[in-house]
Parts: sequence; structure tokens; C-alpha cells
Amino acid sequence: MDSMAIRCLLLHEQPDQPGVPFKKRVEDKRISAFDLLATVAGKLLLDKESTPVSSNTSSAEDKSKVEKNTVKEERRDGNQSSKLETCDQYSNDREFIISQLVSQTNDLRSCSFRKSPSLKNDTHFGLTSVVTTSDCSERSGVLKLMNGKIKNEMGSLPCKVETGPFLCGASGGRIKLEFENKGPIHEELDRTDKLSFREVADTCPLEDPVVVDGKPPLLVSSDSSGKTHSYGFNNHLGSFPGKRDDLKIVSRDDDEKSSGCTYLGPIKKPFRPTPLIGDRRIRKTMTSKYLKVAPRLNDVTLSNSDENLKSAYCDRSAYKRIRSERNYPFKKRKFLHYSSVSNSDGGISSEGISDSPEQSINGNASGVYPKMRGVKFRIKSFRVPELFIEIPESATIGSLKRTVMEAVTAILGGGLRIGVLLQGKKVRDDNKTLLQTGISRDNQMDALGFSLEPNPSQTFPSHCPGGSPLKFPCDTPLPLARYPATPGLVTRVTHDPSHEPHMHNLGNFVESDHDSAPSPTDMSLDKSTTDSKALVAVPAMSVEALDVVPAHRKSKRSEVVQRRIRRPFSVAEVEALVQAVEKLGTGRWRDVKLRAFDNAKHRTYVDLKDKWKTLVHTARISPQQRRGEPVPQELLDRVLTAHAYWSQQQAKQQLKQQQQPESCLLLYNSTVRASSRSDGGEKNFG
DNA sequence: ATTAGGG
DNA sequence: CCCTAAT
Repeated sequence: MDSMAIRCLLLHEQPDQPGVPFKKRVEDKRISAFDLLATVAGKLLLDKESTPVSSNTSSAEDKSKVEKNTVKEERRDGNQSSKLETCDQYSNDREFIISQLVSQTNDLRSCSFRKSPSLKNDTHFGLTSVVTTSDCSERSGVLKLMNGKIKNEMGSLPCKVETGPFLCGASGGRIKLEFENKGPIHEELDRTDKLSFREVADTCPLEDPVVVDGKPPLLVSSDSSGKTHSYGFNNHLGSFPGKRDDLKIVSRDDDEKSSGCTYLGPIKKPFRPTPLIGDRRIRKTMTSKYLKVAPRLNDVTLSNSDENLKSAYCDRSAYKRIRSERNYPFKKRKFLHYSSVSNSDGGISSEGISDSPEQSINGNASGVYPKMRGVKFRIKSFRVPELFIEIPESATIGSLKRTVMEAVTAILGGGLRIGVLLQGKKVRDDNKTLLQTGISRDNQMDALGFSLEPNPSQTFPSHCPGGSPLKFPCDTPLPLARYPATPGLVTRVTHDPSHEPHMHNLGNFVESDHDSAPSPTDMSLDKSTTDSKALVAVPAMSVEALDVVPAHRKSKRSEVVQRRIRRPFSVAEVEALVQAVEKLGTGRWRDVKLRAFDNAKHRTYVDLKDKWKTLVHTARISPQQRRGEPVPQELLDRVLTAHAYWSQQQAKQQLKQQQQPESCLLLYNSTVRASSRSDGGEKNFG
């Protein structure tokens, strides 16, 4: 019946694939789209054997051949119809795309993987497969768009749902993707975004042991308590002898202490009987507290896992919003205990960089580095980006699942790219070698991380008239701040005005958050984004969503919680701050934030408060002692004036409060008395 | 979640 | 900016 299928089409055929072709597995529905992506992504990063990719990733010729990648989905559900379409503008460096999801049923969305023009004409690789996710959520799982909507609403997200690893596929828990590439790594590994899907596919070890802990997408019944796991899926994959790489896809429990389980073999251990809805657990959190299920820092999760979706049944409104929160401030993550993961090779610590057999790297390496040394990476997991979903209460769980699947599909459909983060900064120069970049087996690799990024050029449904069901959060999560995205990389989607928060920002000057903090490396802040005053949103999955934290952190003690990047206030911001404070006073930072910085997601009320503090200080010191971008004296004067005024007001208030009690019984006269007394107080201060 | 302050 | 304490 409603079986949803994801068809992956790679334009080229891959000739030599020993063992059971990946293609086959996909076709056999043994692997989910996520798996595929995860694998691809993982391979992309890790398996560099074949990457001499040289310069022109895609020639003009190639471009011409690029097929319009589209993720089109149309659904006619009652009176709602939505269409999801990605633009076909692809940057050269984006090589793989999930362009279509093909559903076997009429209302399914289709998506297909298409490889953009290959870097090299000589290679080829192709894979035409169909992944059926039908059984994922429910037997009758259909990925048709539901009435649900995925919104970009940020605030009130009463629900937190913990989703399982794959939308379809493994049961609850996050899936970890671990790679241990034993093969040589090309020195230009950082050139990730130039890898094409083809390349990835080429190197994709089809025979890698892929074990997924969790219910098999196909043979699962949600009620199956203990045996929900692996079956089918695992078996299939497990049957593949893993040789070249040790690829482990492990899904692990989301619980705080979730200790991942890595199964190398086809057999996986039972998950603790947890209420599962289909393949995903939904946890209700009656309290508005976020579940602290942050991922371990060194994990790269490929699921919403940690991101607990807040389940919310609190929202009585017609819609329930489910928010998959992912990027949560590192702060939260830092508290995670690193329960010793029972993972196979467990150590979080150990795997840093290890020597690999030296391999001759092709010409590219140029003789600069006579001895090419390999670097070994291990990515434990990737996380899926944040999604906001809105769906009618009347919707069924099944539709919910489908909606989520849809959302994810939409994201994936846009294509992903890999980002490399070093010391929290994005390494954009794809041509640098690892060594040049500072990634060598000798260094700590402390801050090396990878991230899945949305395809920049992708345009999400935001444009769809009538509001598309998919929306991405307009705010940019903190992570972004930490890992400043390359302006160019961040997809900026024009917001749907209807969802735009009140903009009474004084003068609206506060540039929405161009989150990409001007990082030193990125002075090329393209004007394009800067120019347009239009509010832009960064697709949820943008950058950070998929943050990947270094798999090899020192883990010692320093869960080095990276500090937020410094973002000096611009004069315009100071102006807005001053104006807001003049009006609201110094004790209402939250209001100040809302009023003047509502669009600047990276400015928290605490930041504003701190800024005010420094402004006051700055205003008091001599101009010579001031540093940074000079703030107009006029503004500083206003700061002092406002500060003095509000300090006085505050004092008055305190006086009142001290006096109020006395007259509290005199309801009738209290006001009069209080005011008269306060007047007196005012004089004292004045 | 906010506010206030010290660091 | 971060961190805490107190709301």
C-alpha cells in the first residue's frame, strides 16, 4: 500500500563493487535514506582514498549537465496541498543531491539522489535504488504530506519529542556512525565539499558491516517490546563482511546515559523495552524543561536523538508543535556525562589521530610533504538538524511520523555537504591540506569537527504560497555562533512574513542575525546577504544543526566548552540598545531584547545587560582608554543620562517597596501615601 | 526563564 | 562573554 520509497539515482554507474552492491541493498530496502546519507557523509569524510580531486570540480560542461535537482512533493490532502521544491541552483561544490523522493503511491513525495556532474569524467558510479520506508513508521507508513505543518516557530514549543535515530529504521536512540578508515586518506580531505556523490559512492564500502541497532524498518511492530531490534535490516547488513572499513552504524538509546552500543555483528542487543511508537520514541515532558539528553560532545549524531523533541501535549491549541531541538547551547551539552560508552572501541579518548600506513598519494600532494601520513578519523554520529513541525491534533501518530519523515526528507532532499570545523572555526579552504590546516596526527585534533550542512542553494518551501508545511527556524541556533558559518554557505531563506515576530525594533536596525559572525577567515562577508535587509532565516539544518563535534576530543577533563564567538556591538546596535534602555529602563533586559534585538538571535538579554554595563563603564572612562570601535560620544552621554535616570527610578522603587508595607492595609490611601513618600525619596536621590 | 553582579 | 546566585 502506501509505501514510500526513496529512489536514489546516481547518474553514473559504478562498475566495480564487490560483494553485494550497495545499490542492491538500497533497492532491497535494506537501507534507509538516512543510512545512505550517513554512509555517504561518512565516507565522504573518511574514505578519501579516491580523492585527488583536483581543481575544477565541475566544469562548465558538467554544470550544463547538472540536472535540475528537485525535490518535489505534492500532496493533495483535503484542501491542503503543498509543494516542496528545491532550487536547482547548485553551486559547484555541491556534489550530491537528493533530488527526488519517489513514492510508490500517488501522494508520496519523491526524492531521488542525483549526482551532479562528476568531477572526473572518468568515474562513474551509479546507484539506482529504492529505499522503502513504508514500514518505517507504520506498516502503512506513507510519506505523504500530512496536514501537518512544519513551522519555524521558535518559541512556544510545548512538545519535546525524542525521536529515534532514523526517521524510519532503527528504533529509538541515536545512531552512531563510526568509521574507522584504515585506508589512506587523501591529504586534501578538507576539500570535502568538492567531493561528489559519485566519489563518495565510489568509495562507499558496500560491504562494510553496517549494523543498526533498532528495529528493522521493515519488520517492526511498534508493540514488539523486546525484539524490536534488528532484524531484517541488521541481518542484511550484518551479513556483509566488513573489511575495508569498519563502519558501524549504531543506534543508541537516547537516554541521558545512553550508552551507545556498537554492534559489529548482525546481532544486536535488545533495547530496553521502551514505549516505542513505530521507530521512534516520543517522550512527553510535562515540564517545560528540556530533557537533558544532549549528545556527548564527541558524538556526531545522525539523528534527532539528543534533540529531544519536546512532546507536548500541553498545547491545547489546534496544533501541536513538535520541536526537535537540536542545537542546544553547548553549555547544556557540557554537562553530559560521558558515560563510558560501551561502544565497541569505546574510548572516546583514544581515537585521535593515528598513524596510518603511509600511502602514496597522487600527484596532488606535490612534494611538499615528502612523507604523507595518514590521519584517522572516527565520526561517531551525525545529528539531524532541527525541525519544527506543526500538525493537527487530530492527526494520527502515523501521520506525525510521516510528517517528520517528510521534513527530514525535505532536508535531505536539498543535499548535504560536509563542513569541517577546526577550533570551532570552519575550514573553508578546500584546497589546503590537512597538514596546512593544522590537522595532523601529531596534533591534538581537539577541535576538529565535521558538520553536515544544508545545501546552500537550497530553497525551502518557505516560498510556497499558502505556506508550505516545512519551515525552518528563523533563528539561528547558538551553534552557529560558535561555528560561524560561511556567509555563502548559510542558506538564507526569506521568511514568511506571517511568521515574522513583531518587528518593532527601534528602527529595525538590528540586522537580523546574520549569524555568520564575521570570522577572520571570512571577511568576504558577502554583501548579498548583508545588503538585503530582508530578514533571513537559516534553515534549521544549516550548519550547526548538524554540528559534529570532534570525535576525538581530548576527553580528558576538558570538555572544552567553546566560548561563544565574540561579536562586538556595532554602533547601530549600541544605538538601539540605548534607545531601548532609555525607554524601558535597566532592569528589563528581556524586554529590551524583545524590543530592539528580537531579530538578533545571538544577542541574549544577558548580553545586552552586559553591554550596557560596559557602555556605562566606557562612558565614564576617558576616550583614550576606550577600545574597539568608538562609540559616538553622544551615545555615551545618553548612556550616562539614562543610567542615572533609571538608577534613580530604581532607588525610588526600592524606597516604595520598603514603605509600601506600612500602608498596605490602607488600600484606599496607600497609593497616595506611597506616591508622596516616593516623591520625598526622589528628592533624596536628586 | 530572568535578573543582577562578579569574574 | 561566562558563571552563579537568587528570583
